[in-house]
Amino acid sequence: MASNKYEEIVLAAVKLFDKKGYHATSVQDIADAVGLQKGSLYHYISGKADLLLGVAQRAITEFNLRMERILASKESAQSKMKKALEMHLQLVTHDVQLSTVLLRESVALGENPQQVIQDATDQYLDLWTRLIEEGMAGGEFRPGNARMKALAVLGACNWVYRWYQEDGALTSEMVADIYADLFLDGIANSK
Amino acid sequence: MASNKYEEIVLAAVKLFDKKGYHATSVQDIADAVGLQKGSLYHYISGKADLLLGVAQRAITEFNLRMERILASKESAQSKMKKALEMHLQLVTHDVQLSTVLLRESVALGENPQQVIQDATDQYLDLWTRLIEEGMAGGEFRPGNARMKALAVLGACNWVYRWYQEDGALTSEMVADIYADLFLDGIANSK
Amino acid sequence: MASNKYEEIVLAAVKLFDKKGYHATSVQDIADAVGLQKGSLYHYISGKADLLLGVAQRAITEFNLRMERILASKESAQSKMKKALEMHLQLVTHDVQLSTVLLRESVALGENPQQVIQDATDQYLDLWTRLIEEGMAGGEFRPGNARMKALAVLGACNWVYRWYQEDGALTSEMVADIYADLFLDGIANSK
Amino acid sequence: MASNKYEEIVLAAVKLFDKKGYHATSVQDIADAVGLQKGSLYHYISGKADLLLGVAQRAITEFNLRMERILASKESAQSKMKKALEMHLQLVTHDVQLSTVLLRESVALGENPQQVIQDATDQYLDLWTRLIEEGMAGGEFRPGNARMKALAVLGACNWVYRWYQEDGALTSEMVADIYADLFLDGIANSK
DNA sequence: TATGAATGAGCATTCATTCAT
DNA sequence: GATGAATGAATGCTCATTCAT
Repeated sequence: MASNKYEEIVLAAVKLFDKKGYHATSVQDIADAVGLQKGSLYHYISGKADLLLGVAQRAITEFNLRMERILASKESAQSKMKKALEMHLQLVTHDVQLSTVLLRESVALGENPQQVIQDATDQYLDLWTRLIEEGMAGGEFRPGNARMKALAVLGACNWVYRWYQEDGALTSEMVADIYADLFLDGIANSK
Repeated sequence: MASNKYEEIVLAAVKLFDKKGYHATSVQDIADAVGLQKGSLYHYISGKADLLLGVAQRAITEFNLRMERILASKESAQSKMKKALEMHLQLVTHDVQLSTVLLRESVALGENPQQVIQDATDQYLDLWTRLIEEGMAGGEFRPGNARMKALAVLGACNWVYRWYQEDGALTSEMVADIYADLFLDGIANSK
Repeated sequence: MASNKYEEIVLAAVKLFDKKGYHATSVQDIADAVGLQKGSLYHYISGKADLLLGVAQRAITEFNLRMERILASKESAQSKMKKALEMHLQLVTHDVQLSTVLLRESVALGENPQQVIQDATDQYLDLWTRLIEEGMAGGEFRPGNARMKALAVLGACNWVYRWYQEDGALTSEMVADIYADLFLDGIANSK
Repeated sequence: MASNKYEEIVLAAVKLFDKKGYHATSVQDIADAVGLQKGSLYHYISGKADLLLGVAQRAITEFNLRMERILASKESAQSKMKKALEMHLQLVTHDVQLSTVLLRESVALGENPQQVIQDATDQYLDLWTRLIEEGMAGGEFRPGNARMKALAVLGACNWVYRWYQEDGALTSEMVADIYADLFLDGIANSK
């Protein structure tokens, strides 16, 4: 099992990557944050890039896991959609730092490692698409391009890391409520 | 005024920043791309960061300008919303590279320059919020938190740079149509 | 505390600064001189300028320390003057390189660091002025502008770094004897 | 005859070299100061180093010229000594900037050009040595090492550029008086 | 004369990584 | 495990100088 020290390092890295960005964060910074020498860090990590990759992977995996659970449940599509929004926004807002790193810094990884993240992300998009497709198939949702609607929803949700304040007045549930209302019923007053 | 060479440099920079990211792009890379020596670049730019700042500013300014024009027009809120979506998505998809740089790399700027971009971005959000508020006031839109609905719409639209393929089958108009439908009337089959 | 390597670097820097001047000496030169890579130097120094500052400070501090000791002694003003001349010239001639750097390169430091050196130098001038003032007060020295006489003496002594040959026939004692004779009794044959 | 523009350039260079030091002064700085483009400067000068060399040469030549005139005059050695001190100090204080450059920046020249200055300087020292030797031969001055006494006097006088304030209360005549008194009769109260 | 674009070598500094102890 | 010295490549940037126009 991963040692405590490793967890400490990952945590420190996430915090720093969030605040300063991946590139602006030096290995020295991370070492300072955990009270180790730069060289000692390499007993736990194999490199700065791998640290980022690990961080990103750990984040996206959680998203996929939870989404699969929601999809597997026996509820209405509308209900699943609300749950999925709540889940996604909860993860995003619960660890804005982690989300920031995941959503912003993936370019920093070379092409190959980035693909790993991309694949997991694509899988996540698939799950959302399936949710919407099922809703359409069941008549709960209006027909249309499910994939693109999923992209719109995910885009809106991912953007949250840009403005959400962990210590602000808004909880993730409140955001989820508003977003669910918006995405399910639209802005317009259809009367 | 702006010389051809400067434009060439900015273009090359945008392309490179998009592909490799701001940090992974060296001044040397840019110089190579325009066929100049590294040092010669500094006749045109005052530094790598300023290049990014300039690029970002030029992009966000265009968004604000167009949004103001739409807001000033005499049309229904629904119509304005559609126009705004078209405009935004057209800009984003027309120069995905530029958008990528704007939306992804602003952290790379120091705090002060970043603020400049942030301010312009905030102003843009204000314009969208106003559009929605006016729709609510006029009874065209259902009441609610206009600012957060604006954030959702913008998030969805900005995310497009992540998946849009300039040479793909989808035009920005098609995306705008689908997004307008989604945001105005929602996913659900309200029947 | 100070490691051997650091001393080695300082020594090499002094030698190079003396020979080629501060600006004409590159960090590479210093690295070559101590057999390290350029980058490795930064384990020991925090920058080229600080190296110079450190060198200068170390030099001027020694001057002040010794001068204070002489002033504190219970001897005639004439005797103190001779001792001070011997001391100053011994330091200057013993490490002409160090003196050269101190006396020639302080402009190279920015304004603030330069001030540190200037302050220490001013203090040294004060000590000399006091020596002469005490001589005047005691009737040993003819009355006059003590500060300016101190400036003349110091100017003459500092100039020595310009012509003194460490491997020449002249010892610092010989120079001190001649200078003491000159400054105490003058050139003129007062009969 | 040297054009006005050239004089302007030299003047600007001296001023800048004095204030910021030779190395810290860029050709751009000089160009800015005279309102020309960097490239245009090279119609008048052949390089930055030559500019310094010219400046230095022009300065030292004046010293030599005046000293020869004094030596040729028919006066007592004491009187010549006073006149020489007045002359030297007047030149030094009249254009402290020029003196600073001459006395501080000669290292900046490569070895060969520096030699030119060194030769002129050596010649100047010879003239002073001759003055003192003649005083000794005539019995006006106490016997001793004339060259070293000249070095002491010159050192004291040259040092003046380090502390003299062009806009201060002290005139060069006042300094010359005090220095003449000091060098001729010494500090000590010979009773 | 004057310009200003272009050069190309040079510079101080940073940094992820390695490795002997 | 931990250290910290050492690496060496890379980076952004400066600058004196050249030269076609």
